[in-house]
Amino acid sequence: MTPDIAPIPHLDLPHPEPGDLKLTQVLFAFSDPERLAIVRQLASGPLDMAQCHLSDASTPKSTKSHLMKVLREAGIIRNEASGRGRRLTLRRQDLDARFPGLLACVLADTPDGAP
Amino acid sequence: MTPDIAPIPHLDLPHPEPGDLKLTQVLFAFSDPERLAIVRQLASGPLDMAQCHLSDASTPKSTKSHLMKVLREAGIIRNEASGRGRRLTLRRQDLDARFPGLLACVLADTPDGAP
DNA sequence: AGAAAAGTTCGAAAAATCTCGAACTGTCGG
DNA sequence: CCGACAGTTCGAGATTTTTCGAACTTTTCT
Repeated sequence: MTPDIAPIPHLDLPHPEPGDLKLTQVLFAFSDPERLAIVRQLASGPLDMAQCHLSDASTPKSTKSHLMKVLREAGIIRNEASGRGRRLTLRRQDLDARFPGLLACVLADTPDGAP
Repeated sequence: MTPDIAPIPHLDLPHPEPGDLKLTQVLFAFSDPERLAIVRQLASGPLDMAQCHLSDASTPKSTKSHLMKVLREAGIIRNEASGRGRRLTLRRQDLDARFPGLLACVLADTPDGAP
């Protein structure tokens, strides 16, 4: 017999509404070097997850997925299905609208201790 | 007999140099609502620690001290002995010099979800 | 001097995060 | 259809933060 409940595809993950972003949550998400590096990569434009590299290439997928989850739940990135993979997009407008200047000055800082 | 080692006064705590502030560490320190509230109070000017209130007035001193420690070690506030207490100062210039605009947009956000 | 006020530090317990493997769901190529 | 890809989710263990009391130091008041 046909199952009475849908398989619940686990694609299209939840994203917070633009107005619901919380400053402390966003700051926390930015406060990790690995996540900040991801944000910097996305600053140049959307990227397929597979093209988005971590500092350590041998990091398990589940860990990478978790980093993305923190960024997504904070409202910093959008994560949507795209073909067999996922497309990551920086939510620049939503961030700028809610916290003007924040993204700019976070991106402005030099990744390491450069001159 | 006189002790041969000095008592090592535990006043004048260590503060990072202006140039040594780390973005991720600063963001992390800002990412807690209680610490952010402290920063907002200090935005109006230096305050004696005793006049700097937490959301819950019954919080133990040691907890309050720890919150200040995180802010101090990130380079966000200065904590110096003053009389029998401690004077807290927002390191506005050092922050602005190292991360232009960051403090401004963090302070600009409304504490709660205000209109 | 003695006691109270104001904080810091230390250590331990509690809570939140992170990491990673295993299992699972979809998509694409043969 | 079947197997390789690409990622998410779950749970357990490891690591990091937070919380709080107790002990201690310095300053001020009487």
